[in-house]
Amino acid sequence: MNLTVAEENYIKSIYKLQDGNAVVSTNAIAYELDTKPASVTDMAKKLKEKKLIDYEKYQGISLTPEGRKIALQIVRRHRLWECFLVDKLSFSWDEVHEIAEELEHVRSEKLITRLSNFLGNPTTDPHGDPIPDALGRISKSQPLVSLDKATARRLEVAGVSDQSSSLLEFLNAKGIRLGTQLDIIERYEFDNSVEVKIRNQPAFTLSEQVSKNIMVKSL
Amino acid sequence: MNLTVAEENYIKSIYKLQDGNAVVSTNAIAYELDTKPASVTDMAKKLKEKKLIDYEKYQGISLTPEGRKIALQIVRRHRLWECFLVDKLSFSWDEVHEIAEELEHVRSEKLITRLSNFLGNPTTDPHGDPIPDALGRISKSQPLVSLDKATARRLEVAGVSDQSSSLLEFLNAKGIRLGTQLDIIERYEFDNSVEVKIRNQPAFTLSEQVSKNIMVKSL
DNA sequence: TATTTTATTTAGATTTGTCTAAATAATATT
DNA sequence: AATATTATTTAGACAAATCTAAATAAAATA
Ligand SMILES: [Mn+2]
Ligand SMILES: [Mn+2]
Ligand SMILES: [Mn+2]
Ligand SMILES: [Mn+2]
Repeated sequence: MNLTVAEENYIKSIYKLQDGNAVVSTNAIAYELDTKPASVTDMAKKLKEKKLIDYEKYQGISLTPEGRKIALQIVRRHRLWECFLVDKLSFSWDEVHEIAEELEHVRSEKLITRLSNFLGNPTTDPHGDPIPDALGRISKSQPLVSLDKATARRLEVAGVSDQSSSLLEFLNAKGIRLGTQLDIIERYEFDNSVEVKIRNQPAFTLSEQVSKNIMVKSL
Repeated sequence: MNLTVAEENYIKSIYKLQDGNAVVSTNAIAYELDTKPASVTDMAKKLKEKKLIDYEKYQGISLTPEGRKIALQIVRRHRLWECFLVDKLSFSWDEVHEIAEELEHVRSEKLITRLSNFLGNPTTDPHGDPIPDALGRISKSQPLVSLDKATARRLEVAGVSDQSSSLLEFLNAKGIRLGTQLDIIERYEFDNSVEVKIRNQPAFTLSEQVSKNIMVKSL
């Protein structure tokens, strides 16, 4: 199966949007890929032809098992490169997504196997997302909760659900990164903001928009 | 100047073929890129439009200073990635060219600066070719001679002029790599073959075709 | 249910990169 | 110099990926 970069990007987007086994809409894909719905329809026909998606007019799109397999390979490459950039080239977590977006399309089984090895076969990327193994298996960790819904008092940051540079830069500035331990000081009902504290530092407040995108596990 | 992958590959080929300031022929580029002369003519018009090459119908092609600058950046990226693959991921020198051929198109100044740093700012790639620095400057080492023309008795392998996997695999099998020291035992006029010896190993014979592609310096 | 709004698809173009076949120019050979 | 050969360009076509504008289907609302 020899896919173009465009086809790979579509497959990856569909995988990302298709939470569980739901069907994905034309518009959602267009928005995700910053393209037009008409283009998505065109591509849908091609990917159906290649048996990577199930698609019937007006019925939405979902990956076939083969399509999912390919999606997992792309995600694996993307996340391994992100690890490389952060761990080996000292990039910060808000800088790596765009570059990995290109590196992920270099297809060489051997390259990825060796890269993974070189990195010590990591199982999560710099944003806390799991890295599929060579067979596409994802180790499911304990399910994470977003900070705005967490109940425990002491939490550890385990991921971010929005990976835009702007959020990551903001978290950088506040000293929040993967593994950071947070104590909940107070929750304000009025705007759903939350006051938190990092060990030995003054407390500060996070808006609902931010806390919604911080995934935590209790300690 | 935002170039497509295809445009970058043309620029790089022209740079490679344009030894010194000679003009490059349509056919030579087509052969190098495994495409058709008609396609080269088409692309020549586009690259001329972008002021990256000088081109007049039937008069051959040459890079403008701007084109050369870009070519050197691509060559830099290509060779740095080759170093990465060999030094960090333990690829052998005959496996890296194809992968680097793709990696070279990931454009990020910061990525390349950091990669170079991570590798210790190497100045030659795994095939002995010089790596341009960030400003496109190539450190010119002592000029190399091909093994079939060398005069000294003791030589050191400093490069290969043909980087096909088949040659490199052959050299691997014979125990010849960069830095290998060779003693010339005998040259046979009949077929221009040459008998050589690596320290502590039985002598063996190299055909003219092979010795032409091994670049050496005398010790 | 009829109507309005939203989502999706189709029709028709455009850009990029490629090709084959035919035409033309340049070069080499008699 | 005439002819043959080789190199290069042009003409016309095609596939991939995109777009806009218009048509149609589905969903939401009145
Ligand atoms: Mn990412
Ligand atoms: Mn991508
Ligand atoms: Mn190479
Ligand atoms: Mn390339």
